[in-house]
Amino acid sequence: MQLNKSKTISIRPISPFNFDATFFKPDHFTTDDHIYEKGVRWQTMNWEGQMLGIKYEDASPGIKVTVFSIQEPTFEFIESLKNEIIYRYNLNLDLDEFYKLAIKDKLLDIAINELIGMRPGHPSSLYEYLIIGIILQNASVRRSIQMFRNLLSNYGTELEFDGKKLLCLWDIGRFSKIDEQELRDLKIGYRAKSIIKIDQQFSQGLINEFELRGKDLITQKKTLLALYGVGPATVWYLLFDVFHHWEVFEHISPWEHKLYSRLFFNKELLPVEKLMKYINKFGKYKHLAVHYLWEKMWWDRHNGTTFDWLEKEIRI
DNA sequence: CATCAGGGCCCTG
DNA sequence: CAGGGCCCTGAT
Repeated sequence: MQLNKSKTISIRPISPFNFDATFFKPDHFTTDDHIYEKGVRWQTMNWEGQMLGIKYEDASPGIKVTVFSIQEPTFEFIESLKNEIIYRYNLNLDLDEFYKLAIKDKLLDIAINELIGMRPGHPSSLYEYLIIGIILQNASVRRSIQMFRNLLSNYGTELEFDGKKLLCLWDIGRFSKIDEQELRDLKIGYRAKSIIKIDQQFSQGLINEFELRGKDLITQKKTLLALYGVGPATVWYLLFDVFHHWEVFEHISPWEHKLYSRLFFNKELLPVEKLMKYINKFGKYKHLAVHYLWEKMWWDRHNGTTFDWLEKEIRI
């Protein structure tokens, strides 16, 4: 599908702002729906039922956003899209208070110096993130990539914009008439059931992302856990990446356990309580603090530093 | 070749 | 609340 219309908007995030560390997270594994180069990200987006191509460009101190579409977008459409982009990438997040707290910790201070102005955030809607969360479960990174690719190439739509061809996520309800076996044939395994059920719950309107954003943490958590296929590990990701709770840090999965031990104390495996004690120092910003340490590790790897203990764990 | 665990979760007893 | 089963894949 050719996206011939384009409109440019500009966004000025709160300073300091780091374009690359905000628009590219080296540990995010999704493929075929975006391309990143230094200072530029091309990303597809299914917004209000329209399939869009978005090009983000570093235009320091701001961001140039070009929206590619089939139909000429209305003013209201562009406004809501702009607000959504600001929300998803946390462009209005004021990091000052966090930085003041973090400077007391040597490790975190180093990470912040390297990534200053980086926002947490994620390009996906709640619906899309749930699909991602489910294919992460009980699988290595390589296998998760394969599952995502298979889904996107079978059910996504190819969009051509700005000389790039990328796949865009399907509409909610896509799996209403698809039986489980068809998904299983894409090597999704038992996760097929969860994907179909969640798709169904969304299309029946049983869950609404925008309503849920306005609820309190407890309600959000309860609502998410009630979705079929969502448990403590997935909800932990969702509350941070999609609902932007910087303070929630209750769950450490086995592989993260190993990596945090290395990352915080350069030890092979420490008791979870010891790791939690370190993390708890950062109070209402504890997950954000971990995000900075975590992303620093991935950026260092991206830039050529080799951590053998990391390579052993990721197996891409 | 077989066996096993992996960036969990649901269901059963 | 513990533990079995689940899909597939690469490691051993």
